[in-house]
Amino acid sequence: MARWLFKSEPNVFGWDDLIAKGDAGEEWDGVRNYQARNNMRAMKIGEQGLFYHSNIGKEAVGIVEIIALAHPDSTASDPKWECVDIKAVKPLPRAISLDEAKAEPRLKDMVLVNNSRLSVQPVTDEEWDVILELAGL
DNA sequence: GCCAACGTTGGC
DNA sequence: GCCAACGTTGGC
Repeated sequence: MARWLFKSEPNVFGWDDLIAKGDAGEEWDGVRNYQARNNMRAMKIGEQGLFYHSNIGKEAVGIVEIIALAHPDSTASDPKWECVDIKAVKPLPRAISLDEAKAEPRLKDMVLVNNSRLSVQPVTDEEWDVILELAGL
């Protein structure tokens, strides 16, 4: 099962906002980048991802789950932009900062470390396991 | 707030 | 189809 990472600025839409949506979750709209969109197209229901706060905090704070396959982004005028719906699963017991990820040799190839601008990223099973281990899960 | 990195746009 | 210019993102 593939793993993912969703990036968001917490002052725009943060972990607490997703929690507030409950099991209904939220459409991950606003993505206008082909790589990010293609990643979302590849997602399957039930797959999980990390929720990362960019700019403020710069840390992975929680685990999310895909609850709807890619569909046209309701905020886009062009239907080529698609997005999935996600919901919060549980917070990480300990947030994993970008600095920590950079300092961890097993995470040196992580997309987050090497291409911080991509807003929806794949995470390998190995990286996923390392993050969860560091987070105390 | 600055600036480097990256992606997209548009003129040729 | 190339590439310069521009806009945006996100770390610092």
